[in-house]
This record gives sequence, structure tokens and C-alpha cells, in this order.
Amino acid sequence: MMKKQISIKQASMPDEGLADALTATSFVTMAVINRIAAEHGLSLSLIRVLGILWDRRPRMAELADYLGLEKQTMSGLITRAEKRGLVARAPNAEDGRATDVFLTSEGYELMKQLRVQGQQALAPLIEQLPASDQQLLQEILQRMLEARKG
Amino acid sequence: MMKKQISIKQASMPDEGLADALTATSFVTMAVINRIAAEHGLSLSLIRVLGILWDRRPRMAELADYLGLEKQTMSGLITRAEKRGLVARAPNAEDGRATDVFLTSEGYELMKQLRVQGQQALAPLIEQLPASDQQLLQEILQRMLEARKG
DNA sequence: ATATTAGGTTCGTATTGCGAACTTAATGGG
DNA sequence: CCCATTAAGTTCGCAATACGAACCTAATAT
Repeated sequence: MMKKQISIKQASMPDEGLADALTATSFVTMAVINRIAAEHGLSLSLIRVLGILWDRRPRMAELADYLGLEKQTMSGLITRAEKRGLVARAPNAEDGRATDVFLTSEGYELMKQLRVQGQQALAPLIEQLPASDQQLLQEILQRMLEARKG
Repeated sequence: MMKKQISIKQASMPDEGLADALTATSFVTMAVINRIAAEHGLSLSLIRVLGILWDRRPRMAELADYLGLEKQTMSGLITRAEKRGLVARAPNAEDGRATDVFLTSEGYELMKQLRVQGQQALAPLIEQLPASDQQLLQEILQRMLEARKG
């Protein structure tokens, strides 16, 4: 009950509200992505996997780590995605134990399509903002994501 | 192949890059949330449900719609969460068919705890940005989320 | 009064997710 | 070099998640 976040927000740590805002934004974005994924018979997890693979060729363990999942879970996801022709496995060149995962051309085509649908579906949300804010938001998010890697 | 997004970004629609940035940010945020949820034996879906219930008292169908899930799926999620004492159902006052869902006090306590953990886990990401950008990012996201309701 | 629609649940089945146990390859002493 | 340990993946068994289909009840329309 009571006034919830507002009273808290103004008081203490400066990034409290930002963490909340990021989480809330992610929930909204997830709902949009989930709906689009469902139209193609894909789960949110599988979408996340394919999203990672868009510009990377990780090994199984890295992939699991990116998603915060266990490696057995990844085995299952990749096995099913492989059966559907969306991804493929290949032995890693340096480590005989490791397995690399990557998108097939079919997987790429699907992702291109999903990306377009995602942009259309997110447009209403984005267009709530004036163009200058859109620009600014994009720059800040990209900066944040880029800095994370280092 | 090729240069991917960069060449595309400068050319066509202005919100293309922003939709990508929002999606990428959500993926990162989801991985963080997922890890914290897993520590408490909660799925990402259930976390999303509880997150919605933090400041709302929706009926089943609304809840399903917020998450982009089917209503049967919501029945299962809520039934299990109810058994764990995190949420409760109550008949809707206006519509005899509808069922309202809300957090129990135990559910509230859990969410408070998760919120703190979420802030800590997201801090490294957030602190990549200078304080001025943090402030700006928070304002823009809040504006975007707020405008969405209208 | 009856037909239709809307809100939820139940059932069956496929997917997702994890702990436990296993196989194979890399690594580290001795 | 040999053996122990660790690391990468897989398989198995089980619980949770997700959805289509079918159902029940309450609201709405005709």
C-alpha cells in the first residue's frame, strides 16, 4: 500500500530509479518480442539464442552464460533449433571439447524477418518520444552496451 | 556478413537503431533478472508476473495480455504461485466471470528483496555511464513508459 | 427466451529448465 | 610420461512452462 516507489525514489541511491526503469522497459519490450516470436512458433528463449547468434559464433558454454541458463538447457535448445534448420553446430578449432554454434542461412532469413517485425511492433512505443529524445536514447543505450564489453 | 547495422543505420528509418538498442538492452537486462530469479527458484515468466502485480491488481486476462501469453498459461502460473503463497485470487466486483490477482504480503516481501538484488546486479551496467547520462536515460525511459499508458 | 460472446479452467502434449551422472578432451603435478 | 583433476557437452529423469482444444459459467445481444 502507501505511495510505493515515488517516495523512495527521491530519497536514496541515484541509480535506483534507473534500474527500475530499465527493468520496466525490458518487461514491455519482452512482451512485444514474445508476441512476435509466438507467431513464428518460437519461444522467448529461442529468440534470445538466435539474437545472440546474429553477430557471434559462440561455443555452447558462452551461449548459456549470455542467457543466464545452464549448459544442459542450452543443449536441448540447440538440438531442437538444429532439427528445425535454424542453427548448426561445428567443432571448435582450438579446443577439441568445445562446440561452436552459428545461424544457418535459413536462421538468418528468419531473423531478418523478425527484426523488421520487431521494429514495427516497437515503433508505437518509440514514437511516444520526440525525435531528439529518440536520438539521445539510442546513443546512450549503445554507449552503455558498448562499454559493457570492455 | 558485411558491416551489418552501421551501414544500414545511417540510411533509412530513424528508429531502426533504437529498436535494436532497446532489444539488445532488454536481452542483457533479462539475463541479469533471470539469474537472480533462478537463485530464488523463480522463472523469468513468474518474475514478470510478480513485477506487474507490484503496483496493479489486474484480472487474469489483463495479466496474460501484459505478458503476451495465453490465458491458460496464466492459469497455470497463478495456480502454482498461489500454492507457493506469493499471490492470491479474488472474484472481481463488477464482473462475475472475472478473477482479480494480487500479491500476498509474502509476495511483496519477496519482490522487495528481488528489487534490491536487481539494483545491485544492474549497477555495473548502469555505472558504465557518466552520472549525467544516467539521469537523462532514466528520464527518457520513464517518459516513454508513462506516455505508453495514455 | 435464446444465441452469442467473454473470462477462466481443465486436459493433453510439446517445450523449457535444471540436478545428477556420464563421456571425452585439456591441464597439472609428480 | 602417467594419473588425477578440471572443463565442455551430452543424456536422463523430473518439474515448470506454454499452447490448442474443449468445456463451464456469467454477461450481452437479439
